[in-house]
Amino acid sequence: MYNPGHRVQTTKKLLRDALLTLLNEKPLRSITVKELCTRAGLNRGTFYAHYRDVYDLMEQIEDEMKTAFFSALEPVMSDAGQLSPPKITKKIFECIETNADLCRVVIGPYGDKEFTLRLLRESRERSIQRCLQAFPNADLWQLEAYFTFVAGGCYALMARWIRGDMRKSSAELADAAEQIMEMGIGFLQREN
Amino acid sequence: MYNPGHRVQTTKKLLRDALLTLLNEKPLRSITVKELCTRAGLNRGTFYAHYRDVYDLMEQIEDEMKTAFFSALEPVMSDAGQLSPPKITKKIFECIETNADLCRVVIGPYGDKEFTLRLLRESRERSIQRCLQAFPNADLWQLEAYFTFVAGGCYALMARWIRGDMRKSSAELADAAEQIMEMGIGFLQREN
DNA sequence: CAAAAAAGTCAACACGGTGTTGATTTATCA
DNA sequence: TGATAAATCAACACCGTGTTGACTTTTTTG
Repeated sequence: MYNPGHRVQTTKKLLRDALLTLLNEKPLRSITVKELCTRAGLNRGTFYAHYRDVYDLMEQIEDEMKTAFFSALEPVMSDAGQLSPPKITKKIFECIETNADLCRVVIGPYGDKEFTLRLLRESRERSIQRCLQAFPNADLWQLEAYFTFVAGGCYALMARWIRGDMRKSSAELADAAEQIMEMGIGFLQREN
Repeated sequence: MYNPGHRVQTTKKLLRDALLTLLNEKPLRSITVKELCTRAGLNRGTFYAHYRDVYDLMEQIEDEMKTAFFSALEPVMSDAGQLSPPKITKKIFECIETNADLCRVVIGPYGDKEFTLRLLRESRERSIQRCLQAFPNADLWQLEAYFTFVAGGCYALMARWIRGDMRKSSAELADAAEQIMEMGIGFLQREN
């Protein structure tokens, strides 16, 4: 009959790009469908053929990003035998660095909070699963507390980095995160 | 002439309470001024006499909360000589616990992201200042990294706690946070 | 207490974005 | 080329917005 024609894909990409551009100028809440379509050079009716509203579009963009993020990480997660936290951390920060433009939008103050929460939850759960495979009799509550804390910490560090000047390299950041996770405040007494 | 009469304060409180109630049902973005005023039993014109829009109201609520939060902490910050991190952490978690209803709204998925960021930034800066007083020649970048991480971690832990069942006491949470901050992953090997 | 000032009520207004419709044109596939 | 999907366009009613001016109620002050 009809193959998922790539005309609709072009249209969607136009809308996606237009939204990400607009998000550099104003918060999501003050972006209208009308404005978005003008920017994308599309008819307003076309928008409603694909999305319910601006938030629906944003949600779909985020879902794509989440998928891309975790699939970029997949090789590293399986590759390095079962446990090599430092490499994973480095890879994550690299992934953020290469997609800095996108991340700046979603992580920034105008980005959606629920997306952040979903991302953190998924990261935490994956880490816990990995850890449980290595130490099956670990205390579950402790694991939850630790990885909740640590995921939140990494996120805060990344967010500040990506919203700041990014003078440090992703490897340096990953190093710092890794050491804080491992030795806590002992991180402050290290040599640099 | 005229004292900042407490009639306006009553009105503001009505609006404030109505908004917080509505925030338990739907995200801020889909709360209208009309709806808000109906809930508060006020005329719509009255709203505009005090606030620009719903976001303006929310911002003011958050500012009040931030002030309340830090002023509740002030005695602890100055009291305990110069350094007693465990006590401070405990006090913070207590503060969250007693204001759980409010915190659930702001910290929750419908809460404003910028508020979280402002709160974290302020916490981080205060901690760094305190630390610099004790160790004036510490590495500034390391301090920033550590306290960014740690503030984000505490926040994530609190958020999960407050949005979950809160089965643990605030003291237990503070304990866990304190230990993770101090010894990192060593936290997982402790006895409970 | 009474006059003055401030705060809240109410109705009405133009404005703009929303979401949907049906008819038409344009692009894509087989 | 013919059939079908996709995008365009104009038009529509709907609803929340933000502001106005005249009026009523509350609060403060002398």
